Amino acid sequence: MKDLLQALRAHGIQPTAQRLAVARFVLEATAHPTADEVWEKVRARNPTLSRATVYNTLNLFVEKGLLCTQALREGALVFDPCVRRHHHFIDEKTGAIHDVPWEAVKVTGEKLLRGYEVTEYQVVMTGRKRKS
Amino acid sequence: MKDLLQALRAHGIQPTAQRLAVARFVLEATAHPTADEVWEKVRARNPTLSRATVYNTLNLFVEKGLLCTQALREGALVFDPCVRRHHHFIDEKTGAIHDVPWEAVKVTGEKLLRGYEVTEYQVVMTGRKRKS
DNA sequence: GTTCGTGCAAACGGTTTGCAACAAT
DNA sequence: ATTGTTGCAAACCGTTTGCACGAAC
Repeated sequence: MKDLLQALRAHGIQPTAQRLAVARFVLEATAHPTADEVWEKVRARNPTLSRATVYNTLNLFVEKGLLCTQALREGALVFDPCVRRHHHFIDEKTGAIHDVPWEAVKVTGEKLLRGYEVTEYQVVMTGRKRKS
Repeated sequence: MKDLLQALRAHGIQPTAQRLAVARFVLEATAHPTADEVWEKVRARNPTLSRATVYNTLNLFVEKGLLCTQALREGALVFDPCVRRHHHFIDEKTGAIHDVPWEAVKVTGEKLLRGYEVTEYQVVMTGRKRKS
C-alpha cells in the first residue's frame, strides 16, 4: 500500500482515496481492463465511486505517465501499466489480451524502412491459447 | 468498374448502387478510413446516401471477407481491404496509417511461444515520416 | 475562503437498430 | 407477394464535460 502512495507522489499525482483504489486495481491488473471494467471492479469495494471519477483518474494517470492506453480492443480503449516494453497476444475466442515478453519475439528490419522513422513498435498476435 | 461488380458477386454480395459506390471508394482507399470518413467521401458523389447504409454496407463487406477492420485508431474502427498480409505504420504527428510491406519487417520467435498458438500477427509501428 | 477533487447528469461521437417506404424478383 | 435494401430517427455505448457540493490546506 505504501508503494502505491509513493508511486502516485512520484508522478506528481495528489493521492486521494479514489485514486488509490483505482491505482491499486489497475497497476496490478494483468487483464488490460477498459475504463468501465475498472469502474465495475473498483466500485465493488468503493460503492460511491462515480464513473466520471474513474475516467478522470485514468486519464490523469495516462497524462502523468503511470498508465498507457492501447487500441487493442474494438470499441474501447484498454489500460496497461507502463512497465517495460512488451508485445501483445489476443485470444481470438475470448478477446482476452495477454502480455508477451519483449525477448520472446524478435523484430528485424524496422530500422531501415524507407520513408519512416520508427520510434516505437510492438507485435500484435492473435490466435488460440494452448491447453498447457 | 466491371471488376467491382465481379468482386461483390464473388463474395456473395448483391450489388446495389450504394454498395458499388462504397466499394469503389473503400477498395481503392489507401488511407484506412473510418466509417464516417467513407460516408463523407462517398456522399460527395451520392448525396442521398445515408450513414446507416454506409455502416450496414461496411459491416456486410467485413462479414463477407471483402474488408478487414483494424483497431488502430483510438475511438474508431478503420477499414482495410483484405489484401495480402502487411504491417502498419502510424504517424504519431498526424495519426495517418500507412501500410508496410510484409517482407520489409521480419518477425521471429512467434511460433514457439509457450502457451499460445499464434495464427496471425502484425507489427504496429509508430514514429515520424521522413522528408524523403 | 480558495483550491482541488468528487459525483451527478447532461452532452457528445461513433455505431447499431427499429421501422416504414421502396425496389427487385 | 415476397424478399431484401434503403433512409430516417431513435437508441445505444463508451467517453467527456459542466456544474454544484464537499474536503483539505
